[in-house]
Amino acid sequence: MNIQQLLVERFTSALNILGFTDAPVPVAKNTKKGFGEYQFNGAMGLAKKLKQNPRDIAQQIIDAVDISDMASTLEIAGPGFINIHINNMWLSAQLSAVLSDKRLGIDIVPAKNVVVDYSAPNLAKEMHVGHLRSTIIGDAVVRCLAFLGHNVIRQNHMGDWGTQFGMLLAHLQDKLAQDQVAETALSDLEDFYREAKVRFDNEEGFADTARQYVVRLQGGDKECLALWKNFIDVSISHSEDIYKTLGVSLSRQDVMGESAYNDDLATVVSILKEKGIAQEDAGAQVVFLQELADKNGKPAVYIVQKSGGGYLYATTDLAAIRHRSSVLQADRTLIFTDARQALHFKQTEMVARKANFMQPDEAYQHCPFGMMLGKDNKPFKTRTGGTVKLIDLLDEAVERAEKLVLGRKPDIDPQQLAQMKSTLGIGAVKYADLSKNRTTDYVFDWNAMLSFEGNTAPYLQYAYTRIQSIFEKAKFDPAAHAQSTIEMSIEQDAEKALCLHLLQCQNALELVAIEATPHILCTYLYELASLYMRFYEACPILKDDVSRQSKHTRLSLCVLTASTLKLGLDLLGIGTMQKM
RNA sequence: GCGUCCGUAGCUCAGCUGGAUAGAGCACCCGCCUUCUAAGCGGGUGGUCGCAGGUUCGAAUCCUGCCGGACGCGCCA
Repeated sequence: MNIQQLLVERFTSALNILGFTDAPVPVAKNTKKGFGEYQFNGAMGLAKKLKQNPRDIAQQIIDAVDISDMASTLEIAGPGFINIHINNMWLSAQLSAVLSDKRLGIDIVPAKNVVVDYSAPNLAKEMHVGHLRSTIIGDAVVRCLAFLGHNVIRQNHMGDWGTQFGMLLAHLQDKLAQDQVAETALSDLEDFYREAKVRFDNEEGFADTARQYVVRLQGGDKECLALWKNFIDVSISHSEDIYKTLGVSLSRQDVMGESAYNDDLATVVSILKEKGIAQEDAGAQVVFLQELADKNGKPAVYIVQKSGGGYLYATTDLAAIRHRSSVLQADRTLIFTDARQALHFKQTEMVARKANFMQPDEAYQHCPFGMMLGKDNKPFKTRTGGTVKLIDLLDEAVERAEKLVLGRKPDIDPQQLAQMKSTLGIGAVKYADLSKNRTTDYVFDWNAMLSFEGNTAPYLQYAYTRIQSIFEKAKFDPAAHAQSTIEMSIEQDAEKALCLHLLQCQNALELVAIEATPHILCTYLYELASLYMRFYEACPILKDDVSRQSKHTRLSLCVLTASTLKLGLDLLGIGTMQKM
């Protein structure tokens, strides 16, 4: 159910009747009060082309369009805008139809295989704030795509391979030799990494041992692989704890780390050489990209194999493309990494297409995001300038939420508090991030996200609980309500605005799916909650003097608002509660 | 030097395929709780959309050039 799409169809037919077959059909939401809910803006362009009066053209279109069921009035305004006033009866009918639909009137789209590469922590270390955006933005997009009916394949491209593991394995081996259990030794990965690094830099002979481990690991030495597996398992568990706290849908079966592509790297390079795409330069295997040449014609350089024979992330990403295209049958791949890697992915796609590593019509979409900044507009760090561990950030969010709740409700039931503080705290952190356009850097501000005012998770959660409270007071049964034969009747402005917005959810979700931008869903939900608050103030529901029909309509609006808020927050990976 | 992204109210941000008088929130000022949760609602103050050109009926949006910022650019990911 996409109102805008319906209007486009109606106006397309009208234009066809008039013989304007190739004309664009610009239908837009109206922003100005009094001009109706939508507008058709195609008359001016047509008039220009045909050298006629735009208002005359607009009148012809109005005469031709078959829209009397949807629109109560069409009017020409200004230079030739056609303002569309949506019919209250039509809205009432749509509300009835959607009320009993589990999908809230949101259609399933033709399914595609969409590979989504997100989160991708480095397993040598603990997850830090730099992983937050990729993890939650990717997860929100994944959920939206899946809800729309796509076959989503999550791929957690974890950093589980590389020279640093030599050092870590050598250190782990020593710890195990001292009778330590891996889980204990690795309980704080950050400390473990630091210890290993200190030994690597200072301890006689340790660096050599570390290098031997790298060679053994890459050579497939069984003992060494077992040790590596041990390390990886523990580290993945750390990530899983974070995912659980964050409410992120990634699981172990989505892990497809860099190591998984190890066996294909040599093949990738040899194919590139065979096809004449890669060549040797200064001992390394490189691809010269003339398309990205500078002014002097000097091509961009893309290295696929180091002069020492080692492989790089470029090689791994190419192998990943091969796997996703052939094994996973991807129609589309989305990759969520920070914006600094934009050039890398642009080049990777170019090389992959030259080598036919993916189907020509396969989409490869790097979805970049900006950095998290502190209130001082500098990269978000601890007071001492260190990297902020993600777990510490989340713990702080929950603590701050707890303080806020206790400040307002000192006598709250402990069990309710336990649930509320994490739903509020984690929700606030996630929403603050998701609600901003992902492409730019954003300022992380505890007070803004937890202020419970404005475009924040708590505001949406509060709107939801307000509705629940009405249901509780009315001893409301949604199933019985959906069966009711009472006619729906949208009358008040606040009812109309809310109803219309409720029917625009699909539109928002489709945009999120195309652009991979969850902030569009956030904006939609914030406006929904706002419209509900206004409706709530203007339209009493359970009061004595409310007519049967009005009460029924308003309760229906409450039901659909609650379901839509719940659905939207679910898709963002944010929880709701019955009371707050 | 070249490239990518960005520049909208004091602050944080929206603004979709070009459309009417550029929108929210915070902050500040003024109202609204005997009535469904005031964690709310209404109203007000506040903008040469970085600057200058161009495209056209019409530009925050598209093009070009400057200015300012962030980030990239051959063996890290």
